[in-house]
Amino acid sequence: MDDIEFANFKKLLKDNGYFITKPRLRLFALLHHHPEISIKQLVVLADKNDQSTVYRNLILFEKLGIINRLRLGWHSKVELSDMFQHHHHHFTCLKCGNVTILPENSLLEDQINKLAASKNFSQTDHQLEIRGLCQSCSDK
Amino acid sequence: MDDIEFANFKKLLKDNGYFITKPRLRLFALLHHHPEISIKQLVVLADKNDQSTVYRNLILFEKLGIINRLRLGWHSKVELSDMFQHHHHHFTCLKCGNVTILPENSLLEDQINKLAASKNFSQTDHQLEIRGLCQSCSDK
DNA sequence: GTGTGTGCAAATCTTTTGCATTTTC
DNA sequence: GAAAATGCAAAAGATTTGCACACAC
Repeated sequence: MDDIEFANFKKLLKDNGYFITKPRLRLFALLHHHPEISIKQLVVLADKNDQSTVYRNLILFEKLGIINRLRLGWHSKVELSDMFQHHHHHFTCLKCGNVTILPENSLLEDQINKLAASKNFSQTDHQLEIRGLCQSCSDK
Repeated sequence: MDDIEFANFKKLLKDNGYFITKPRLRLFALLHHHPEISIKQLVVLADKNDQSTVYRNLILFEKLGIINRLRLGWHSKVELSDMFQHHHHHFTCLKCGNVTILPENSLLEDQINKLAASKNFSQTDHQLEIRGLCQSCSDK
């Protein structure tokens, strides 16, 4: 486990006046181990956490900018935000359901920024999902 | 109401062996009138349609490529697909909650296509949501 | 010690399913 | 007339809430 990120996480809670608790640490650890994960899976895996605690802390984490909620394929998922991992986008294969993290592309980011700026929107974040068939599924 | 689109819609159902029914026409009309709409709202507005009929037809419409499911802000929504409106992306204001349709940007589309191609993915569609503050909310 | 956070149980909200009846072709 | 679609009611799943107790500060 990455100690620096853990320290950042704890600091973030503390600085905002929230307690550092076991359920919060467990939840963060799960998010850290899974590039993207459904809430259901989080509830199952965090079986020492009550489900309402999971939900309440996901709301808190989102408010603090620790996580993003995503809609990938059919279901919604969560992942750690850019604060804790490199900014990236996702590709979802409609056949096998696998989610792939796409390489960074600064030209793409530039265009997204321009698009927001052209309407005088101040952007806080964005999400892109590309869907289709992955190479091995389209070969079949 | 746009008769050509209605005709296309009917043809699509017919060509795929599905019946043209009142609930399906009502649902399509609602989608046509609302640029993006939540399922809950669809259920409320289509009050002559049973909710299970709404859900079943949304599944069908998605299968036929008539609609896309989106995640905008907090809740998931649906909108007519590119088959029935210009391809576009969305901006969600985190303060007032308004969703704005962004102008088309071919350089952006090019980069998205390149990104998918670079991993040998065959793309069927993509969704981009930019979030932040709209002009009037950030002026306050 | 104080106030926040958790766990539990129950309530609520959303989505899905089974089946008899109606509608479309 | 046959097959598909609908409406209803009930089931299943997901999320939220209230409250007493436990834990972090």
